[in-house]
Amino acid sequence: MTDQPTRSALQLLLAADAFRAGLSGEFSAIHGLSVNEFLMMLHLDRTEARRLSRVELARRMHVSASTITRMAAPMEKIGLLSREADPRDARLAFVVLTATGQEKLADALATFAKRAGYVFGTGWKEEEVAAFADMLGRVAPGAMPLEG
Amino acid sequence: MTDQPTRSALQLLLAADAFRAGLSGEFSAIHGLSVNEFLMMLHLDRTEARRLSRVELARRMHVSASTITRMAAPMEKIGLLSREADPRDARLAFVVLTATGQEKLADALATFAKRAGYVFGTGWKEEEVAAFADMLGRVAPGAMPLEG
DNA sequence: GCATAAAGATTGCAGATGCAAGTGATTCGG
DNA sequence: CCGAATCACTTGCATCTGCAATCTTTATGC
Repeated sequence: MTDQPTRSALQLLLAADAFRAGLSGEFSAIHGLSVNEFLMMLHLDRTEARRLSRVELARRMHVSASTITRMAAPMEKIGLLSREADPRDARLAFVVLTATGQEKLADALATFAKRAGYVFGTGWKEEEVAAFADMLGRVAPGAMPLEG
Repeated sequence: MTDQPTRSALQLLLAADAFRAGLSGEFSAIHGLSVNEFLMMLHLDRTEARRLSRVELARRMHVSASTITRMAAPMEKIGLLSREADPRDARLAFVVLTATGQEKLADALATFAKRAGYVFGTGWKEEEVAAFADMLGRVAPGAMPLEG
């Protein structure tokens, strides 16, 4: 009744929802961050200059540009992000990860790693986890430039 | 800097976001359904009696009970779901998938399968897709009783 | 049995998000 | 060059969602 690709795609959504749900509570309790705010900082951190234009950030996060505008505002207020203009193109307003933001991200990444370790730590062989990440990378090509 | 479990978990979120984003547009355009409405019907369909209490549905979908209440209301109005009481326990209000809902779900599943096939159809060996689904199942144990 | 605790569901309120419209800046065609 | 189209961003409005409070019903302790 259900073919294998369908099952895999379904499991992908369900597994991600489950993981995200657990993460969400912990993030807001420990760091006062939403998962999307965490991902936003992560995207910025994994760029050469720790900055991205709003539309590019929206594209990478699969959200609308207005969401970026509204997400960034309070994060700028508390110093996690800053806003910077492009000298060549006055339309652009870069979102920049500050040093404070980098620290916050590092803290959040530690929490994230703990949860990831809990999920993939028991019952998974090392090469299985690697193969799994590789397959996920094929599902969303170019989703994130996971540096070495 | 980033360990393998962390990478895998990160890729899981990113891949699911990407897949869900593509699916979301197609679902609302073709079927007038949100991804969550689709998943709600799917969860109901994969139960013995095509019904679930609101709290149980909330637990399986990782959303709050109030979200279930508010999601179900308009879907009942258009005949996709119906509401049923438990004769033993007057507190329970089951959400039931109607015949109309089953048809709608079948249509949506076809769209879903098309997208899943697009993602996993090219460059994936059959046993790879199966292994992938199996690993995802380990990430979210018991997330969905994917019937045979 | 009865008072209390607990569970299921709904509702008020606040926050998050998308779409469409609006503003200002840049690019393009003639 | 100049007007039109395009682009980046923001804002108004509607929708979705969660949390906390509330109501009703059931379970528990004495």
